[in-house]
Amino acid sequence: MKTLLVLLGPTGVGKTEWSLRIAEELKCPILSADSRQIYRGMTVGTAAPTDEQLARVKHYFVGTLSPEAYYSASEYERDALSLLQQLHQEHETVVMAGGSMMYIDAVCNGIDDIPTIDAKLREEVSELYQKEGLDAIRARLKILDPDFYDEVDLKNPKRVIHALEVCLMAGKPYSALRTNPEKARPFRIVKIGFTRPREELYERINRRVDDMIENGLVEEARRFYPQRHLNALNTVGYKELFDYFYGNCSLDFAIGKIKQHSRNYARKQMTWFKKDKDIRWIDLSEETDVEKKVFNNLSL
RNA sequence: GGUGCCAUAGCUCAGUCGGUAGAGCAAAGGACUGAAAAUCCUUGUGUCGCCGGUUCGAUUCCUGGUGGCACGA
Repeated sequence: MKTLLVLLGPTGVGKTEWSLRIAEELKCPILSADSRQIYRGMTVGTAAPTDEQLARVKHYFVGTLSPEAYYSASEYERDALSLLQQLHQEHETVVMAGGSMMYIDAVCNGIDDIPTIDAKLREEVSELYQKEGLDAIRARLKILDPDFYDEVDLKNPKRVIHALEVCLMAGKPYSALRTNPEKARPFRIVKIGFTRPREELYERINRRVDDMIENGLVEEARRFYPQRHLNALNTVGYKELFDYFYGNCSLDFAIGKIKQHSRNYARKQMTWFKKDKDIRWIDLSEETDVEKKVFNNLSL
């Protein structure tokens, strides 16, 4: 049976190396499920697989997009599914590895069919928000989609703005499009979660940030400084250094913030993953028989 | 040594004209359907530095010593 083996976990847990070993044994490619490693040039700051690692196993969705490009979980769902259809012709099992919760979710469960917001509309709504504030957005949403207005987190600008954009774009209420249909996939999905004790994970994250600095993160970030307003660069490891470049803080302070925000991100990922009862967890701090544990789950 | 100031949450500090205390940051928990490494929400009991005294009651006032800072020489 064709299988998608999803290897997930918080940032810094050790996904990359273990995914490589597993994919090597399975002789299959890896689909990266990482919303930032997909961008070109952001290799150090996102701890993307190195050239050496990329040479070991064929990867997809690593460093393939311009940071200027628009991309989303929906695009990823579409691209990954079509690629999987191809790859499954030659491989019984394909590995998907990453920590972007929503990307993984989009591929495993699908997301609703919603029109893509064109740039012009996005700009108009953004301008309205700048000029008249969130209240103005809320007021319009309340008229166009009272149902969603009642359930949305009204304090979260992104949610409210997006809902309004969709209403305007689709010409119908956002809530009417949020049908959450059961999307069957033509392959089996096995989800393995890598984890470690909190303290150990945090130590690894701190150490990895120091390594990134040593590997030239400051220089990498400096190259992107002119593009700092792009969503792709609204990323832990870059935005803190942009503050430093701008003169808002010292380098040491920025590095400390990168560590802190990376830890926060790892915690947030765990909060999301905890809800998913399909995930079989493997504690990497034990580091014994990891492959065996993974393959056991595969043969169930 | 003398004089003055300070000692309260993990950190920086506020406050209680005597009725056992609260902000920011950190931290933790949570939400999440097309920007998701994004965005947003919730959570503050701590020997109020120590020993005594006054008081019905002291973190608050007083004595003493401890530690820190400043002045001074």
